[in-house]
Amino acid sequence: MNRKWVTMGDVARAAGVGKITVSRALRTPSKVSADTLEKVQKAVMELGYVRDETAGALSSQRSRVVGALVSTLEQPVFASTIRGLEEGLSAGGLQLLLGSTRYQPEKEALMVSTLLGRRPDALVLTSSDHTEDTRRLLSGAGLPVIELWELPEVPIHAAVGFSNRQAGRDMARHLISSERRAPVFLRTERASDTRADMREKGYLDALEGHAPRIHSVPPREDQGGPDYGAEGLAQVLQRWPDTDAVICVSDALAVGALCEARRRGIDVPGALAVTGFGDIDVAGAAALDLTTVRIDGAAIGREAARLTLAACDGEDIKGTRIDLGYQLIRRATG
Amino acid sequence: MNRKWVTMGDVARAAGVGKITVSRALRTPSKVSADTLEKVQKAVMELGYVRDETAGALSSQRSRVVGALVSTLEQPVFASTIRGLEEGLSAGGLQLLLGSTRYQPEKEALMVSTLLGRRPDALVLTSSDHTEDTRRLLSGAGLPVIELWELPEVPIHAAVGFSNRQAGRDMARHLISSERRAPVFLRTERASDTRADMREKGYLDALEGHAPRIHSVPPREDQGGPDYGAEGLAQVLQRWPDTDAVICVSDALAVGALCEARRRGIDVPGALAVTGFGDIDVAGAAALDLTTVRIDGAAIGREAARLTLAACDGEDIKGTRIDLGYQLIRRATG
DNA sequence: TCGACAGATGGTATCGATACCACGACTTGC
DNA sequence: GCAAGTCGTGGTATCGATACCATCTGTCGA
Repeated sequence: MNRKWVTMGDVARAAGVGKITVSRALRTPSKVSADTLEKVQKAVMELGYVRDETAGALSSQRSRVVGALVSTLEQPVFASTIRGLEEGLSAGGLQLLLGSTRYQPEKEALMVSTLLGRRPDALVLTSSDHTEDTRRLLSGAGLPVIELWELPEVPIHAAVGFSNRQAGRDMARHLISSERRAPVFLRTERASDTRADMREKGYLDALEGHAPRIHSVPPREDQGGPDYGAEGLAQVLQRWPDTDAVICVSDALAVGALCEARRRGIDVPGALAVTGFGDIDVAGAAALDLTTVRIDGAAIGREAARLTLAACDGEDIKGTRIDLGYQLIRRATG
Repeated sequence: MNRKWVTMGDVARAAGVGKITVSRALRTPSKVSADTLEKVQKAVMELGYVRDETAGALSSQRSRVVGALVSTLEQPVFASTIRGLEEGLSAGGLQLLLGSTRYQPEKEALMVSTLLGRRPDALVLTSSDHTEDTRRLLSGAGLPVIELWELPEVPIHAAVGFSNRQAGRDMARHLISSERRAPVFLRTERASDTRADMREKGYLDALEGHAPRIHSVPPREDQGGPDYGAEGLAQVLQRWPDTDAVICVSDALAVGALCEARRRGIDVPGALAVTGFGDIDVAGAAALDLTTVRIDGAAIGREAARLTLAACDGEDIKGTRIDLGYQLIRRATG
């Protein structure tokens, strides 16, 4: 196996110029005469040369890489955010280094340190419950950190998201104002899902005299798929048989709960309302037609990319908090 | 903003040893005395040092990075594959650099070249319709390339997957043998989705006298979500009103088609069978209960990781083809 | 005619880690 | 008591690109 890479020196020799000229021809073509540019491009094509970005990163002290950590890649919640982010970054010449923390703070700490090893120009996180280690690493590294999908009071650096608490409150209020008397908040049990915590708080805010009913499904592996929703609904109905509304912390859970309700022949929304969170693509599908909170994930990603590029251009983004809001989508299930 | 990274030299000074000793302490602790090791670890902790992997990659000519390109991150098809891959690789000390090609060969060519710029130790691809440029780049780079989710006759290097054609044939046969007389193959129209092409071929193989009915939904952006399934079913029923089975090329499509069928009050599976492909998590949910082909994505990812690690250890994996099979899951929709 | 200046190009040091070789302090065996 | 070997450690060159400064050519105005 040919494990030798073509280097810039090889290209320079083939084109009959100095390597620095090759570097310029590739990175800032305007600073090179049309004649040389052509020679270099020809040599690059012939040799199949691909610039070694790691070497470039070392000497320029700019890696042109942005590290991104999402809480989950299994569930499609963040799919559109990643897409928006990736599009925005690559338009600005930055590359995305993606990782998943699976809602585990220890895994986050590990991944942050792994990412920092690649000396990224910035970091984007959708996980916000950081361990002490993580915080120390992040502040020590002194690079822009952008938190997504929430708006902490005091972001590490900058944040792009919306108020999970308000969204949770709005959803609960909506159900209560449509005469639901015993709404339950259904979530998976995760120590460090701060978004779920905030939505739960919002639910509590809205209760006004109704009894708080919160049920957590213990996750088996660390997923959060529809299976848990089905299981969760079963447990909820056993615990509180008079439940007439289930506010699920995510669409995935809601899909599962909805399916389970139908399987049991429960009239949705007549006897039971089911709502989700996120508006993932299956949520709107006709057989489900789920009432949910829509989050414009792609917009969050795009905004994050914009901020990142600004920060890489030297702009100070410390303290920026961008609220992109949410939208309650009322469909057939409540 | 503090943009200065702590270097190995700083750690060495703090610990009162040479930098090379620090390098050894971190990478091969067994070659360092317990005493020095402790001093180094203390210094590392105090300074919050994170080794610069890019510099290490440059000097050791091994980046410990594996590039992975999947056809889509929007749809959860490859979610479990990525998880399996990531787990296997990180256990072996390798890091995953992830990208999405969105089923576009030109985008693949671009991403391959971007990835190669990071000098990965290997490449993993779920996209198999490569442009001439891509092939040249790949063979020129001379690194292990592993193709997933299919088994080309002649893989570039190695492949881990199953026979899409056989799976398509099995599904069509299953429907035909349960008295379906007019099965339609429903897919999205993409120039370069070779897996869909193979499943379609399998469908054709199975027909035996039945008229071939293949319908492609033109994608609007480049997604492949349930919306297309709903739209597709509507088009199919208009084109061939006597359709009694729809074999969808993916679960996402099938979910959409199924929902649309129910919305129209069509009896599933009585009047119309609907089947999917992949067995994503929502497929099994009770309200859907989709008949589909189960692919063990996580196993594919794990196998790929194993092969990658072997290749990085110098083993020759050229020509390896690992068939992990599939499983027809008969549920309520056909 | 000459100096000033802009544009194009090259030389050399440098980024941070590792490979390779060399060295000193021990232990071991005869 | 000494040669041979092992262990831990450090010095120096190196990986491939870029930053910085120097150089060289040619044009223009005085």
